[in-house]
Amino acid sequence: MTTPRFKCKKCMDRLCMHKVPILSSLDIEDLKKIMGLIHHKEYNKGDTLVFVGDTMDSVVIINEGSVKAYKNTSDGREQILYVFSEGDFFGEQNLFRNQTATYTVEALQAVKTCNLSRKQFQELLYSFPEIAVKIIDELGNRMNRLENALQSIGVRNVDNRIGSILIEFAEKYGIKDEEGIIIQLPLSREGIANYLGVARETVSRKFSQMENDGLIRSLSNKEILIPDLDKIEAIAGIN
Amino acid sequence: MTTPRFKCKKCMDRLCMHKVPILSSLDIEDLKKIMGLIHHKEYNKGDTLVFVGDTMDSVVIINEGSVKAYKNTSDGREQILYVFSEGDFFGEQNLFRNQTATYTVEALQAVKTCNLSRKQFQELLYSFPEIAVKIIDELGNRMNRLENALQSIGVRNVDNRIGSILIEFAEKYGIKDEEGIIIQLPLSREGIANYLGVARETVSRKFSQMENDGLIRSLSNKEILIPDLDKIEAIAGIN
DNA sequence: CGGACCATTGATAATTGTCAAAATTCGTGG
DNA sequence: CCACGAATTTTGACAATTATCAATGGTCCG
Repeated sequence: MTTPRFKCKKCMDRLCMHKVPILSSLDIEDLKKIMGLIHHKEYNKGDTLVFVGDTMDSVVIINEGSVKAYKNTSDGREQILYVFSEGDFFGEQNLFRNQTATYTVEALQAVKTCNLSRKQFQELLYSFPEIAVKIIDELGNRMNRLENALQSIGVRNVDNRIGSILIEFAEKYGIKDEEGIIIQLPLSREGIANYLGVARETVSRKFSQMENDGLIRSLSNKEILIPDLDKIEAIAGIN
Repeated sequence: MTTPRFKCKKCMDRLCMHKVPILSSLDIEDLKKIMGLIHHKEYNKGDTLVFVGDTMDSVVIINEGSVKAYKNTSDGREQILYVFSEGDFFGEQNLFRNQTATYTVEALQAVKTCNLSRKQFQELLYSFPEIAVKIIDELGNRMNRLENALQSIGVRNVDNRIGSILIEFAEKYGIKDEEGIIIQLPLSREGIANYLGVARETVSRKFSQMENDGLIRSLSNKEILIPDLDKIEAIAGIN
């Protein structure tokens, strides 16, 4: 709960909304109207935002931090389906359709969210139809990613998959540097393993091997440097 | 090309539309209006309806037969993403969003389709907003299935997955019989393998083993009998 | 600095993939 | 309706990859 006291409530709201792609088509006036509707929440690393089976009555937009959305098997194995970060949203399925949460959502870091209740969300869609278009587009992206992930886990070898996840993270979290691209990994080794459908130790081994080959450089547990993304793309397989 | 000559064109259209869940909320009068818009096509087993990367300008609804939607890796491995059959549709992504086909679609049997052009589809959505709701619902189902499939391939063992696909097919294609449930498999062994992300031979071995254990009975290559679905569910894992 | 947590490495086992051959099934045409 | 050839499936033997178990090493944070 480290709310930065020096930021006024209004600034936070503005900030929040500007980060959200689905609201990005609206102008300042429209944003002001929505401002009041948004309800903020904060979570600590490890907190669970939503449990599988929960009845959800709001759409959650990530304002700060990132979360993992996953399913567990009865014997405790975890499959991560999505990593949501700033600007991403979830819970819309439970408003459009009459179903409870199909995955658990857990904070990977300190997280701040913007929440819109079912009613508010519906009013928003009604007032600003262009938002619906953005949502459909984002759901399409998500479906494409799931389809690619399914192919990845289904028929591609572990090296391919590791390469793919590095590219995915480089695009989403990478910062260009004179030495290459620095990635702040949102997931631990175990998290990466659970995202790729392999064992923790396998990820360690592959990373070690890639470091030996000069493909990556481990700066810390949660930070790696990619000197040459082309080489990673070669490993991922053009597809 | 075995069009049943004894059925008039009108009957075929009616038949088509009645099979399509997304149109099922419309009454006869409304259906009649749509009738004229639909364009029919026929394909033989093995024909490709859509290639990855194709520009699609219509939504395709399966009227008869079934198809597989899949992605290929550069080394020729195939991952089946969906099996679409009577009443299912595809291609909507390419109308809602500006993208080309993300998967190849191939006929598993003789197939008849009902096609709606982009413009016709948009008019339909405009005239009958309840169709949009059905589509959103179906896309939600599809997303749920993809999420489950990802979990399946990611963390569940092959026996679990075989069990799951048998249940899936039993629900979709199963016919109750005094001896149990008879399933007309839409996919060959190789198809099942490419759906589950395992090798052809592995599917054969697991089926043989299950037959030895009395869990299934192979009636022919494309037809199996499940005497007791509960036992299959036990293998699939309750989840 | 200490302790908890996370990551790495090694040794081994288990599962599944691969290759090859045999058996079965299917569809076609006689 | 049967027979033939093609296609598919099954089975076996073996190899490869990855999971598992166990121990060590490293990192982060109060």
